[in-house]
Amino acid sequence: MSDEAQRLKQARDEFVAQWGAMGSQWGINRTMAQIHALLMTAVEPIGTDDVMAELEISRGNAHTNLKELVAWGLVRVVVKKGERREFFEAEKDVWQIFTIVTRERKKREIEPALSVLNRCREGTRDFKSAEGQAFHSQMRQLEEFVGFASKVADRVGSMKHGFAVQLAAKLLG
Amino acid sequence: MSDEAQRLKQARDEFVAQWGAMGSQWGINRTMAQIHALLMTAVEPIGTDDVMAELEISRGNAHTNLKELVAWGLVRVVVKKGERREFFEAEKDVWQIFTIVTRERKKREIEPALSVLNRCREGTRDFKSAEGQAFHSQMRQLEEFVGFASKVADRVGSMKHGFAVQLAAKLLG
DNA sequence: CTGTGTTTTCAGAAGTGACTGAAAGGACGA
DNA sequence: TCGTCCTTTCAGTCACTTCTGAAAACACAG
Repeated sequence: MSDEAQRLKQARDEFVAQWGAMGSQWGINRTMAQIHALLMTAVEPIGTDDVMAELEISRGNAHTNLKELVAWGLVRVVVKKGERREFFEAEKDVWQIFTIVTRERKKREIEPALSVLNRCREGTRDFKSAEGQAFHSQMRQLEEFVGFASKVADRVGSMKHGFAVQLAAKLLG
Repeated sequence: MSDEAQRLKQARDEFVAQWGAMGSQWGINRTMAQIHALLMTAVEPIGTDDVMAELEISRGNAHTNLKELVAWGLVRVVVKKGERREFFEAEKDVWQIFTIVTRERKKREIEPALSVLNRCREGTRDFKSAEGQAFHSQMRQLEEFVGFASKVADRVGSMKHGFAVQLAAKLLG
């Protein structure tokens, strides 16, 4: 193996390892993040056994996390002609990845928060005591803000890449 | 205790419990989120023992998480005249909370990612093979994007509330 | 229908991070 | 100085999540 190929393997391994570590710091399963890193830097679709070998994990684990990535929409199943088994391929476009992650995080983080806040606000709507009103007001403010964040996430997540860049330029200019 | 006071306690308990659950879904320690919820809905500063009693947790646990909240900047230590022990008070302004959380999450999520990507990109800069160049290019794209996110976080986090609202109106309008 | 290659499931094992309880440390008044 | 009150630390325990390995289910060719 050439020197460059070795160094590439090394760099890729580091990326996979570090991206995995990062994943845990976000709320994401470490193995899932590693598989994602592996697929993002793969030139062509790879199979379950390759993932198992590369990361030294069990079949069950590889399977579960590959399917989870597919559920997120970050990875596609690819079937090859004349092959019985499934291959997997990651979305590589960074803006696409971002919109997918935004959508998923909104679903997992923002929406549950909103519903909690809404319930707490509604349940204290008619309170008369100073404490009760303070609580109600705090819930209202939080709900307004989170609702606003939700709208922003929708809007940004459905932008075309080009438009987002334009907007960003204005924001940062 | 009046009916309203009971219902307020109930609503508050629900908020604390649910906000805690939410916290875990974000990368945040559940207890820390619960304490934060408790303090956000407190009318006046409260002490370690109140937190322990309210959440039924140990002194050590209460202590650690209160200090962590102080380290984040979400909670302030308050000393009362003639009192030996410390009391705690949460920042209640929603925009302030948002900018603090943005800053912390940037530090914990975005910056480490940037440094990994930077290292992986630099290490493969001069690669000649198609695979090597593809890897390098993928790292470059990821790094550009994450770097961009970092700048946006800075910019938004340092905006005054009023300005942010204006910008948002434009974005959502 | 049977044999072979592949995916899916899941009970128990392993690993991780959070929590407790107790002891040590520090500050202050007497 | 001592006693009291409160804070801080940390080793060990506990709860939860993830992972493994093996079995079951499935799909298809012959």
